[in-house]
Amino acid sequence: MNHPQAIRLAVIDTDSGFVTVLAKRAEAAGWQLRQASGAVPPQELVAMKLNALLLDPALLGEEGWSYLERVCGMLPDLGIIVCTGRSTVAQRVRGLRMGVDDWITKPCHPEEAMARIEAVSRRRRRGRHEVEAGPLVIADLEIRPDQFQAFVGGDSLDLTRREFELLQLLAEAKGQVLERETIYQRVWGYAMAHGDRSVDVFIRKLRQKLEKRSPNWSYIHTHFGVGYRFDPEVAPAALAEPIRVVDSDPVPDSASQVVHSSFTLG
Amino acid sequence: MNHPQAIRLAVIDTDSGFVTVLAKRAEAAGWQLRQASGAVPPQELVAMKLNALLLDPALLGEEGWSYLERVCGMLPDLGIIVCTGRSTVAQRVRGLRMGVDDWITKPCHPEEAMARIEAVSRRRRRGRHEVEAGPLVIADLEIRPDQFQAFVGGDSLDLTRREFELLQLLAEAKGQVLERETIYQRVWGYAMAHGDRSVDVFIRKLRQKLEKRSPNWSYIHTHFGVGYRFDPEVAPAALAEPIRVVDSDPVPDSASQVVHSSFTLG
DNA sequence: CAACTTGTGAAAAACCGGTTAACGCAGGCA
DNA sequence: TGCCTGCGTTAACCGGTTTTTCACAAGTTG
Repeated sequence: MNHPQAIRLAVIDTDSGFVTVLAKRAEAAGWQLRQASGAVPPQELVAMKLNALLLDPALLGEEGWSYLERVCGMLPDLGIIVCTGRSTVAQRVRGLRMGVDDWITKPCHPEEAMARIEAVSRRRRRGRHEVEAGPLVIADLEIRPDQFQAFVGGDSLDLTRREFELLQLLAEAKGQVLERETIYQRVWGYAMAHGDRSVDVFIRKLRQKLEKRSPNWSYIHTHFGVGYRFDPEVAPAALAEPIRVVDSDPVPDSASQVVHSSFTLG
Repeated sequence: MNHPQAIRLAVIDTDSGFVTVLAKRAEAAGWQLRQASGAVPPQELVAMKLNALLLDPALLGEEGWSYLERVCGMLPDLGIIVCTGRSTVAQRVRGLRMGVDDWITKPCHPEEAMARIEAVSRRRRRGRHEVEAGPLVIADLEIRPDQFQAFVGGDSLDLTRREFELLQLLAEAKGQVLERETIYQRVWGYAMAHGDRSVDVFIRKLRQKLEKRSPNWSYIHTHFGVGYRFDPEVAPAALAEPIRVVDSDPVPDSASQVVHSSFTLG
């Protein structure tokens, strides 16, 4: 699927050839399409929750201009594209000034019509709230892009911006090993200079803050000579106790096994 | 002045005849016009605070497409109109999909070019606060879009237009951290130039006026390296009293501790 | 074991935000 | 017309935070 987002489009036209071809392409692109062959009351257009309206005012005769005016006035947020036959500059200017977003002349290539409808819809969407990705929850961790912050059980990790972006990048590529160059490129935005250790330093800071709020989990793994991989795993703890255990119970192998599982439980 | 609103337009073209005529009409309409005859770095375009850009990529040769791509990417909120000679459907579709808002073929009537530039700019403006919702009441604060003003207990905060729009934007995104760039883009309407501190200055003015009418509440929170978040919280006050507390209890260390916790509680 | 990688801690440099003040531009008023 | 005022922009400074850099320790590979 290569359509960025589905568009809800209404077409008011009686040129069946053009409409049929357009409908086919629109369907292929995953758009929602409504068709009509005469003036649709603005109220109904509102109810359709459209992104864009393509119409040929010619088929409305005298009513054409007044209908356009009404629609433009009542749906200031709807993308309106006029697609009609021969027209004068004055007519086009009048329409565009009135609120029409684009004016295409027939015959026109359906692909261009599609592209123009897209352009109008895109422009209309702008300035509206960007659809920030929703929170990402993995293991104990909650990554919230809307807060530029990560939490464990409601407690903030107090990540700086870079730390957050690094964590987000790693988490989104969960399970995948990312090379330093790639990481640097994506987080810092430009190529990494040879010998730069910034990534390493930030990984360390991240590990520190993750460990502080969420022991019992090991999130970031090092791949020697390559880079890092994000993949939450349990039982990072342990490792500090073996000494005591070995002290009291000299049996090396089985002992460490037992210790390991007991840690996992406690 | 009888034009709905002045448009800040840049024209990149070497067709002196066309440009001259357009310039004349633009001036008559009260538009701000900048001209160039070659690729202008996107950074400079940002600094121009444009509403729309009209250009003929033909004069950039091979660079044309990559330049268009760069501009579209860096100034997603700028209206971009391509005005060039013969072109194929494929080229137009490519341009429109890339982010161009309208594609006009030369020769074209300057009046139509004007109308299309207007249409694109208008569309850009739209979608911003379209849903002029009713009054918004949060904590002590009442934000009234119909008055372009905010009140606390009936008293006006005496906000200027920009201050009001900034406050409204923040309040509507309550709880969410907004980046400076986003804020600037939505309130000012164009891309923020690197190093611009306007947002900070206005945040300060807002805080001042909010504090004046509504102490005991802290509304705007700073997120270092990111931006600001609107989220009314109690207990910002205090800070004026320590003297009294110290007066009655000379013990420095413990006293400050007590004071601190009492502040925290409100 | 030698060469190279990565972890670590701390100092230096760069960056950021709060704050203030000056500037320029417009509209209002005399 | 010319002054005055309010508003938005820009620059500068300062204290604080973050990021980068560096040197060395620790770990890994062949």
